[in-house]
Amino acid sequence: MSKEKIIQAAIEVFSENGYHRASMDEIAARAQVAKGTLYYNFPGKSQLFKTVVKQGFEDIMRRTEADLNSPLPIKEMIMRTIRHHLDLFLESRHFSHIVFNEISNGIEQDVLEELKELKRTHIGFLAKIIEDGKCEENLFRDVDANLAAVSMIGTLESVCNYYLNHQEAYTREDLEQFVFTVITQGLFISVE
Amino acid sequence: MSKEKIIQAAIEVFSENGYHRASMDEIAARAQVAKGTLYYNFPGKSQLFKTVVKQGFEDIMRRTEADLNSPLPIKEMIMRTIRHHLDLFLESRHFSHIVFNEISNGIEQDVLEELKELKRTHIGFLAKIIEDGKCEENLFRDVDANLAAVSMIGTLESVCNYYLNHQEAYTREDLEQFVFTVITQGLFISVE
DNA sequence: TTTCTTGTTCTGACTGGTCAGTTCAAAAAA
DNA sequence: TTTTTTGAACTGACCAGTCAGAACAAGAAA
Repeated sequence: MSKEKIIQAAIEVFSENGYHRASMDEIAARAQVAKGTLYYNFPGKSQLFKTVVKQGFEDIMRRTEADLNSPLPIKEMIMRTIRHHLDLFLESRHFSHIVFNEISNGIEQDVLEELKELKRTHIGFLAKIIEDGKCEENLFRDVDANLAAVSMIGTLESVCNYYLNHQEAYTREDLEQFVFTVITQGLFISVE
Repeated sequence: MSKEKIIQAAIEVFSENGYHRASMDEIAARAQVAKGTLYYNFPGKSQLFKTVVKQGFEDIMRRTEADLNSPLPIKEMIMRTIRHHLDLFLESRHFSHIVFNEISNGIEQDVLEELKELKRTHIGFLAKIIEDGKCEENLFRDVDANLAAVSMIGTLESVCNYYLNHQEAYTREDLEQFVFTVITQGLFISVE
């Protein structure tokens, strides 16, 4: 079966080029498969893209969830969530950029809708972690959990991207610590 | 002179389609100008794109700077900076997405380098505001100012994007307040 | 065993279309 | 006169998607 080979190649090619610049010819070549096989296995480019993005979201959620099973203090849960997302972002910067940001333009309307749904699911996944923290330990500020989740993703994405262009200036541990601090405590030492 | 008309049209078309899907024919049509005129005024697509992005960065920095001239408490400076960036992001979501995110793939190497330089300048601009706050009022946590600037941009971008898909759920004031809180104080009420 | 049949998977040349960039003669400012 | 603009035609590259048929495995028939 070539399906798996195609998906792996598609991950590579979409990651390197983004959706529009990725060509089906290149994906076929990379998968060592004829172009027709792509269309035998997937209805078209946008469907293939959807499959790839879906796997990305599922992967990050599965990884994170597996590590939060046992009951943990909320601080530790947040730290682990950050760590898993950093892993994904640093492992495959381009891929995660695709997964988290290229869900916008020029993709068929129906596939676009499914992609947005996947994104909402992931935001909900993070929001739930935050929400649980709020209830169980009363440690969190009473902010909107969805917005909090979204700002967390934004921070992670943005900081990782910067880090990958300035690796000489920081260590991975610096990064982890910074993100944790800025997400949980913010910039100010005190505000009153 | 058609240059200004072309740039305005290019902003529109790039914003609506992203770099790759934007066509020079469409930009010419939108600017009510012959295609030849595009190539008379700009060497090519990527140079035109660079001009557009450059204006975007300059615009947001000029606007923000103009409003921070008088000496202000750092809280107020941060709030105003957030407000100006929200303005830009909400006014023209797609344009700012282009400016802040589409600086990655498939653009000629030399132009890409200039674009990255513009991005660094903008990060430096924000980092300086944060750095000043740290020195003058000793109110800020001692985090890396560049990373802090980057995480601020990430949060803003990500939150704005979410807001634009869920406008019914929040007001503009909610948003402003949320971003300010999460950037300055983080999620936790206390961490010791 | 050997030959025929069937369904699945795969192939790659081909089609129709898009687009950046070029060219140029002629017209319109300046 | 010089500079700028026009507009249309053209080139060459690229690309999504198609399709007639190849390849092959496995079962049925001879």
